[in-house]
Amino acid sequence: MDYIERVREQWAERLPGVDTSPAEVGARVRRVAGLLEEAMAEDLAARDLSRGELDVLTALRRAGRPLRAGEVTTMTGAPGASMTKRLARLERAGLVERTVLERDRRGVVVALTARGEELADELFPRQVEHERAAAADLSDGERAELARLLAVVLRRLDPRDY
Amino acid sequence: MDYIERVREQWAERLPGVDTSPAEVGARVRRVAGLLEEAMAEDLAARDLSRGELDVLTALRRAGRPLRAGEVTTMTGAPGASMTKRLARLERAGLVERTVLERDRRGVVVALTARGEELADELFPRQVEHERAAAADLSDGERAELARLLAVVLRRLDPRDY
DNA sequence: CCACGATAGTTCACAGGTAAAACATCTGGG
DNA sequence: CCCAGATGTTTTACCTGTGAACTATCGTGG
Repeated sequence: MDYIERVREQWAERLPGVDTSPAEVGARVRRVAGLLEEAMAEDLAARDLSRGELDVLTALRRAGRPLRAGEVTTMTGAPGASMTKRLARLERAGLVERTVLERDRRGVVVALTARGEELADELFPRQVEHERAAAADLSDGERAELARLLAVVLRRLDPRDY
Repeated sequence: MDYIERVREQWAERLPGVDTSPAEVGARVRRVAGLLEEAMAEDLAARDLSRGELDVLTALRRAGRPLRAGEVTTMTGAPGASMTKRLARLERAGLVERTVLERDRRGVVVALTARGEELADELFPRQVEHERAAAADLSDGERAELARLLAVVLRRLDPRDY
């Protein structure tokens, strides 16, 4: 009897006509994600980084080359206005560098500094470790099945795949 | 080949030493939750409500009685400062009423207004519907298995159950 | 009966996110 | 060659969320 089941019981009393069974999956997914993000963010706080900022560093790191600002925006899915703020902060922190393109001076190229790359390489594995720990009580087969089922749900929610 | 697999491939090139398989579950859970929350929030925006504010309304609704401000804070898990803001906004919108307790004038009782209750009864089923739609491509058995596996992960992340 | 610690909520000051407008620069058709 | 529309990023203005400090009130041991 966990939190979600208790909430469902309360609803059953108040609105018996509503089938709340979808929450068994939906509410749990949201809660698991929330706790995971919280743990990951706490870890980053020690390095004075937010999740959004790490997303920028890791996008650059796994691309393996400097990216146009717009490419980073696309890869992270964040709105452009957010990107400007994150890049400004990361630049101040000495983790990325922004250079205006010569051939098209609207364009901005974002590159990791040596410190930025180091930090990404240090923090990314720690983030994965949080995800590993979360699934620690599952067998290998269960983990694979969970991943498969989530992929089905994901495809439904975001048909363009992405 | 979905988004998560593509990201894992990129990492395999850059940091071959890191086992990114935990992301098959971790990153998908976070992405599914993000898309779900987004869809739910979009729905609420039409009624000029945020998810946090609906959390307050639904907590009151399923309790079935007025609650102390602190009880709402506990039930929703939000920090106290957030609660004050949400209650202030909901009060302005005529959806809840705050009354100072007579016997302990530090205390505040929060009650749904008629409009607040109506709105909760209208919006909560719509929120569940989003969760139902997300799992629409799963068989009943798969849904149950997904719920079970998530419950295991949840217990690991939040041993106090909550 | 009254300080003093505990408790309930609110206020403050500031982070981070975002839509929309603004700005700067480019490009292609006339 | 020039300018109207397209493009890439930043600025603006605002909103929500939050830790920490603060305020008001209560309860209790001396």
